[in-house]
Amino acid sequence: MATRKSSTPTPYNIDVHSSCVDCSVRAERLFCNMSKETVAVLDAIKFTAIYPKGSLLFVEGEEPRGVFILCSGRVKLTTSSSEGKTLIVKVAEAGEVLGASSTILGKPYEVSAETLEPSQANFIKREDFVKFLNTDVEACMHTAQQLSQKYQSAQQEIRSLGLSQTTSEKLAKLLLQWGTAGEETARGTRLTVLLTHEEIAQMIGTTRETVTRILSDFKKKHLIEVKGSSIFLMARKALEGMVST
Amino acid sequence: MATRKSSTPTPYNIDVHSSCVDCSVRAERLFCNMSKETVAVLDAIKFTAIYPKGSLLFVEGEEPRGVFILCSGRVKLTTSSSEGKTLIVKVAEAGEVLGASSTILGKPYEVSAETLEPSQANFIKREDFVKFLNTDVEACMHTAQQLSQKYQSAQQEIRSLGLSQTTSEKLAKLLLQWGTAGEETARGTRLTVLLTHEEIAQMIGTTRETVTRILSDFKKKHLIEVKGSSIFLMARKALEGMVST
DNA sequence: CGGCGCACGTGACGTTCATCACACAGACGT
DNA sequence: ACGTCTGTGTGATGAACGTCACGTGCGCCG
Repeated sequence: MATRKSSTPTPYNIDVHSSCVDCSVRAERLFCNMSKETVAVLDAIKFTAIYPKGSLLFVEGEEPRGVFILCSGRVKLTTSSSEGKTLIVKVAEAGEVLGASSTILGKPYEVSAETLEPSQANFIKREDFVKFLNTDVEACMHTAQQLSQKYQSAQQEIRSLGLSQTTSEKLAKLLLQWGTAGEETARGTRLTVLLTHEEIAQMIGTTRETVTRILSDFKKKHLIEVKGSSIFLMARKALEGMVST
Repeated sequence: MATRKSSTPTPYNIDVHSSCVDCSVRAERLFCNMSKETVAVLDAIKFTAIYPKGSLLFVEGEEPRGVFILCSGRVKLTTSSSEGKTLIVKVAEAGEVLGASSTILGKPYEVSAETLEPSQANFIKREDFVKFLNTDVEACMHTAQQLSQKYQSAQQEIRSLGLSQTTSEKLAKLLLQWGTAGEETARGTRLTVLLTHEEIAQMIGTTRETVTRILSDFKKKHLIEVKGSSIFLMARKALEGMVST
């Protein structure tokens, strides 16, 4: 997935960036794209680590230990009810900072973070992070930008959950959202889904069965086609017609 | 409501703070509670104004003009679907900064902001605000805190919308939430509701009729009692039992 | 005072989904 | 080859809730 050619082979076959200053993808990353001096400070206080799939970076309700800067891989952010129902709030991509709001406010993590694939992340202790922000405007500004993005995507999620009429609509919306990152082919936009129906259900607040049924329905209507773990969006227009906005 | 004794009477009968440095409630406000020097800069770039009830500070989709610091009053933040369905995302209280995420990112406002009562707000132009943050760590840090709070409350909203099983549960949750700000009386916690059933429905993503019905149901079960625009929570325990967490 | 507008109350009806139950397919280890 | 586990497909059933329809009380204003 997000794997790159690596000069230092690892158990998980992903490229390890041990130094932030020398990081080859730093410029592409909204948060990490800072001046050399600032990044050097970051380098000094961070602890880098590789996590296998299924690792829990932090858990909802836990006192904030610090932030994680996701270097590579993908992490799902979830929240659960006491009845055991789980909602996937967001899937974080490389470059995002996780746990910042809790760390800044000193309040418990409000979501759990679990790696969906082998991932590298830089951990910064709460104390160090707060000090870092307080002494470096650039870092603080970039954090504010990160938080703004997180807030906006949360807002999106609220819209989706609160304003959608039907479950089909939410699913269509999700497929289209994924579609923006997919590749175009002759039979339509192709996207690789590495989530189970169960997890998709948790993303749109419904049940596994309903997801299966709606996907079957979409197939029947020739809106999509499923080949293994790939989904082809064959009639993007029709799908777009299902979503209110 | 949030009215105070005023030395300078205004059309809306609220206390006007024209200077931030001399503001009597500054220390209570998370954002405004900054050093005198920083606040002085703020004073220099802000435009203060009083808005009557129903004023639109900004509208969803609009290019970000800047931020509003709410000095007094309450503002509802809403988002709407193209079908005209509206969702009240949050009711902002005095002290909150509105429109910060959009202003920082330069992306359109993602919600609309409308005053629920006569309110005072300080407006800061985008350009000035961004420059302010970039030159003053303290301001930047306080903004990061504001954003963190906004993010956490958005997260709460997501939980409520996505994990609640029934509509009764959401309504009970809302009442309890309001209850924390209500006053204790012999017949239970009293809270004054200035929202219509329609607006309550928009807060929990349901219809006006359903809100009416559920409230009737609660009354029938002696969980609450309604007197004019006051609601008494008579059986808080029972209500708490309805919410999953 | 009478009419209008707005918020609230309530009944009937149909759709959508969650729930339960079970069947089937592929992956994987022994 | 066999059991086991996890993911997927599908049917039956009922409860919750949106929708439509209409009625009632109350404040406001000509």
